[in-house]
Amino acid sequence: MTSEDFLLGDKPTLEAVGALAGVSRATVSRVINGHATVKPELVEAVNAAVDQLRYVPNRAARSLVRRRTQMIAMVIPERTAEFFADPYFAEVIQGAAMYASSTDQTLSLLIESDSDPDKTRRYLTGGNVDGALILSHHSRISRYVELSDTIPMVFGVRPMETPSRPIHVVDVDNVEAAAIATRHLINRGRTRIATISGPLDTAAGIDRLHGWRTAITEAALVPGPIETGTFTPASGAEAMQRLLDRGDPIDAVFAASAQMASGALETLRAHSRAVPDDIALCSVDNNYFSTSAIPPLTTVDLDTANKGAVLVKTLLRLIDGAEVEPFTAVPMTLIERRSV
Amino acid sequence: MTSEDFLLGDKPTLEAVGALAGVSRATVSRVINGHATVKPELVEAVNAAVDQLRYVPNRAARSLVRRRTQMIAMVIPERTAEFFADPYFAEVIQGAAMYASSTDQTLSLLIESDSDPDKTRRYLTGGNVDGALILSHHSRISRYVELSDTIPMVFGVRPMETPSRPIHVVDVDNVEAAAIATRHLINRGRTRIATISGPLDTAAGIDRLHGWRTAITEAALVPGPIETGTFTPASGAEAMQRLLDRGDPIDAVFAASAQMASGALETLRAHSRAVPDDIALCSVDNNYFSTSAIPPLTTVDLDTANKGAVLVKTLLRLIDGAEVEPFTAVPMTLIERRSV
DNA sequence: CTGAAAGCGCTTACAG
DNA sequence: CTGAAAGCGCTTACAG
Repeated sequence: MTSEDFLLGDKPTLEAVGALAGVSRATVSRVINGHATVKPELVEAVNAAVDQLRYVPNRAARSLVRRRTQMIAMVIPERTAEFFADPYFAEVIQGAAMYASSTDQTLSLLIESDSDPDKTRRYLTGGNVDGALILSHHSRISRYVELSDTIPMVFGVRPMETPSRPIHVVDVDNVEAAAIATRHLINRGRTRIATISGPLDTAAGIDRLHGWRTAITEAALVPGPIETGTFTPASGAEAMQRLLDRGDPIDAVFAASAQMASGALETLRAHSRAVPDDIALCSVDNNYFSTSAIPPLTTVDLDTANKGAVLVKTLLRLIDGAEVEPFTAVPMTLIERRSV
Repeated sequence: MTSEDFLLGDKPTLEAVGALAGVSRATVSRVINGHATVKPELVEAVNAAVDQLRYVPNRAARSLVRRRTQMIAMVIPERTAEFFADPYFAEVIQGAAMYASSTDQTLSLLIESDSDPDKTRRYLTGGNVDGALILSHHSRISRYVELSDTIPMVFGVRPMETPSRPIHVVDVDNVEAAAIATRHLINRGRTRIATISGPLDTAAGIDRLHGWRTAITEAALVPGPIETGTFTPASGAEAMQRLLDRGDPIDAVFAASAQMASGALETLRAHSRAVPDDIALCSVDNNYFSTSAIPPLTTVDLDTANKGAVLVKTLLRLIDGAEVEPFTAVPMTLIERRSV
């Protein structure tokens, strides 16, 4: 058998690699999986053969013997278009997919079925995946909490009520994110700071409102008025309008999302209020809403793509049976632009 | 062995189902795969056992013996956030994922790596998937064309230049879509019809411009002015402004995307031009830009989710070795709302 | 029409 | 440190 014989075969097997390298397929397998016990010269020979044959392990065979599907699911709401309209989710998915691709896990999107709500659960518990990432809206989260002891599962948002059993969540510290933004406003000398909060039936909405209040209280200032939006640009524009209608003197606004801040900016422009001169605006989220706003927004970058990666990383640890902390916070940084 | 024994085991196997049903695992396999040769009473017994044990076939084992990965990739650009900002893609993905989930194929997102452009090709040719759906931007498409004879592949857009070998594309007929919208304007008595076209380095941009011109020529009208956008709302607003600046009398505009139409609407509002009374507006795409516009847009619904499903369906036929036509057109319908 | 058996391509005790 | 062998859970010729 010459090396030509291997190059002809469509998909080389372990056997073929072993023959080329002059070892058994057991040894090839050990090298590929990094079992440190193999003699260095054999490792080299095997690696050379792998390169030469462009050997790629057969996932199915590996999966069968390891009794792992090598697949993880990302569960997202059926209303995909609305879901993706928020750049946040696209970024999480990107980060998760990119990280997964550096692994031998495949990330598959599992879209919840509104017509058959149980379908997702059946899929997850039917042995189709090794674990799942839950990005569902808050209303749906509780139904997955109980699956946590059937299949490894990591949540992208903190559930609203205390979960019925220990779960794992990866998220930014929303209280701190809002506090950082608000403190920045305070450091720049603003004293009458209003907020456009997110919806108060979401953890992010509540936490960011809380963070705003915390920073203001720390500084011994009086909290400005509060108006609530739904994280969208239009809701931000309307909330800003209501803030203005109140007539309270304000010199700054903390908006709980960049999308709402971009809407607020339009309202301010319509009322000829200069930003940041008359009113400074600071927000949370760094995406194209923050960069394309006029002026560009000073905001807290949540590094959402990184969050996606950490979600996968955490899930893989869980799948490997490691001890995982209930809450993993992802880091954030303040990005100064021209709205403050 | 009693049925309890099976219920205890975590994941029942074919063997277990066979034992319960009193047949061999070969027979169970035949029933599950619908091989018509099995005696009806055995089929029933097997199905009952499958239900009772909640048997789910092991994908890896099946995949190993069938020499199929049972997995298809959807290739999308790395700039995910921008990609998803266009609701079109989210819808395609939703449609594709939902259809795939009714199959035993898994759809995985393959995000192109900008830093290592060859990574995607290696992945696709490395036996990781049975086939691929390409949603990449036009500039990237050519690099996948040549993979078409290595791995089954279906494209979501028509390539700009004639491909170097036969490929398969699933798309709406963009010429006809634009013609339908423009004819509707004509039927309503409009005679001076301008267009905001898409970018003319995309097939959709060119084809929709072509369709607009076709409808106008058919009706023996004189084509109105043309301004080009990039499919985004902001570009639509600017194009509308240029259209107005030209000063040519126009009584209607065909916008090549709902996003651009929604931008155009803002410009018209700023100039106090009534829609549809002064200027009627008809577009292509039915998504939240069309429904939330003021007034809501009369537009051609491309049924993009269906396109996603047809993409998968077509790819599966290709994978199964069927003869597949080079171009599969997905149907569309005019939705009348209040902008015309 | 149905079953016993081989085999898909890996991993991993078990010997040596 | 390495190889022969068993086995992961299926599908499918091959007999009968």
